[in-house]
Amino acid sequence: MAGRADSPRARYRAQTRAEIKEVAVRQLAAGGIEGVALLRIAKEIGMSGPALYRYFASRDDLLAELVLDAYRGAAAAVHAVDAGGGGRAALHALISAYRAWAVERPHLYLLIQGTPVAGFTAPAETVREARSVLGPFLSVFAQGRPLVSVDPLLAQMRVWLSEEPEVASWVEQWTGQSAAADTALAGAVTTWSQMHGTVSLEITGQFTGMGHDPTTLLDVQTALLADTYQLP
Amino acid sequence: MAGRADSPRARYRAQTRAEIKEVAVRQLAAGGIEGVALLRIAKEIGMSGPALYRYFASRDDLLAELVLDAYRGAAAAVHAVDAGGGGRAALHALISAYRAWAVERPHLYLLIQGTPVAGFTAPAETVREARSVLGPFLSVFAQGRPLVSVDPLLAQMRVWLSEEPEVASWVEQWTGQSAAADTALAGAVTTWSQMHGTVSLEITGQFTGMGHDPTTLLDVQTALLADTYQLP
DNA sequence: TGTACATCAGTGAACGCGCGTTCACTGATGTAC
DNA sequence: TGTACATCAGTGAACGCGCGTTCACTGATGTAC
Repeated sequence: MAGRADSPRARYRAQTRAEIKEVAVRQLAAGGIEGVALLRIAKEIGMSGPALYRYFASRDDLLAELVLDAYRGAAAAVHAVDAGGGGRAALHALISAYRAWAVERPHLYLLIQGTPVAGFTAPAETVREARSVLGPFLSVFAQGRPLVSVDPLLAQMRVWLSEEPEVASWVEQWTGQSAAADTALAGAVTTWSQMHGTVSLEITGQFTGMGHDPTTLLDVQTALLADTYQLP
Repeated sequence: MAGRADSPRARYRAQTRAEIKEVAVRQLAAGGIEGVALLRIAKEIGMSGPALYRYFASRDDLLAELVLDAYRGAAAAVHAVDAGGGGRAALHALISAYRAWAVERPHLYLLIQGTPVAGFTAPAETVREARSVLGPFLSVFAQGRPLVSVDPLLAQMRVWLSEEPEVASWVEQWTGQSAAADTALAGAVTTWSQMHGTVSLEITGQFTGMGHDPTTLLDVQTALLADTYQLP
């Protein structure tokens, strides 16, 4: 590779890589994953096909990077929320930010949360990024006092926490030591599942012609989640 | 086509069609939608490629029929539930049946509820089939008395019902005239969204390594839904 | 500052692949009188 | 019951397409002395 990390050549290289990914994302938006084709990317950029192999080892390599970028984007969107106040308002803000990120780039959302691509295994790093999205939700639910109906879920969370110290320490980072890790985890997972349900149905167009604003459904669910965990 | 609807030729024809679809579904399970290839189907059946065009006008035609079959299957699974008693037990039975159908054939679930295929528009009939899945849920929630938090959603459902008489009459079929159509609709849509969230995360493997049984999450959500709508 | 070499970006030709679909055809199965 | 014709199922060859990837190469840009 280039000698210096900041040499003109390295800069140009980074720029070209970015341009390739940009075009790839555009193709993803237009034709789904199968619509991402190296030869067409090259043509659009004004290069010959094989030139791309200077920047990505293979098509799968390029896709893997798009996946990682998407996870990072989603995490950044959620982390950018000012949830300092905590409680119901914070939960609402976090959920809204998540939905907004997804609705504005549905192709990226479907890339990471939609139908898995056959024969394509995500790199290990994505697992950590995927988890990262849920972090801020842990803080919010750490303040919760869940209704008894949630008990079975809490029990499972405790098992999980005891079996996976890595998860436990991740939760602790977001909740602080004294807080109830099981409650935080249960709330975050439940929220994730509900957000995903509503957002993905909206994005795949299954609510069209159903005459209801998906935001209303999400807001009602948010309120009920806050009630269930008795958030301040 | 064949002269008599029940002639030997017609019977053989139906059988071959079924075999083609069977193989297509197997390919769908193995390699996703892009893994369904007419030439490979033909080879597996022992026919030449062009022979398939006696049975399906095109690949898209075949896919459209798989989609329709999948919707019908999901609807049948839900309709097969004995929900006569109504109430919480019925809700739980319906949700469990939905999940069971999906988990047993994830490729079919993703075919109808996953990432939409680019350039492929589902036939109009599928909309009716998709709606049909929710029917039994309408009956259950018609008995509900939702908490005030649900009010915004109820308001939207009333708008929808007033604007789309076809929807209104469909709801009426499942709830009877006197029942609260808005409550029934709100409950069914919310349930759908939550089921889809949990089931699709489970099916796409996003719960693996999270050490919690997806059934527990779904059961807890079911209980909370029942509470929210104060089901008997 | 100038020269010799190494590294890099990019090209053009070519590879093999599997795909959906069309076409003219052959032979078997049904139907009408 | 037998004959003449229509309908159907299926074949083999061929079409054009776009794809990912490899290879030997040229020329430009950097680096070392």
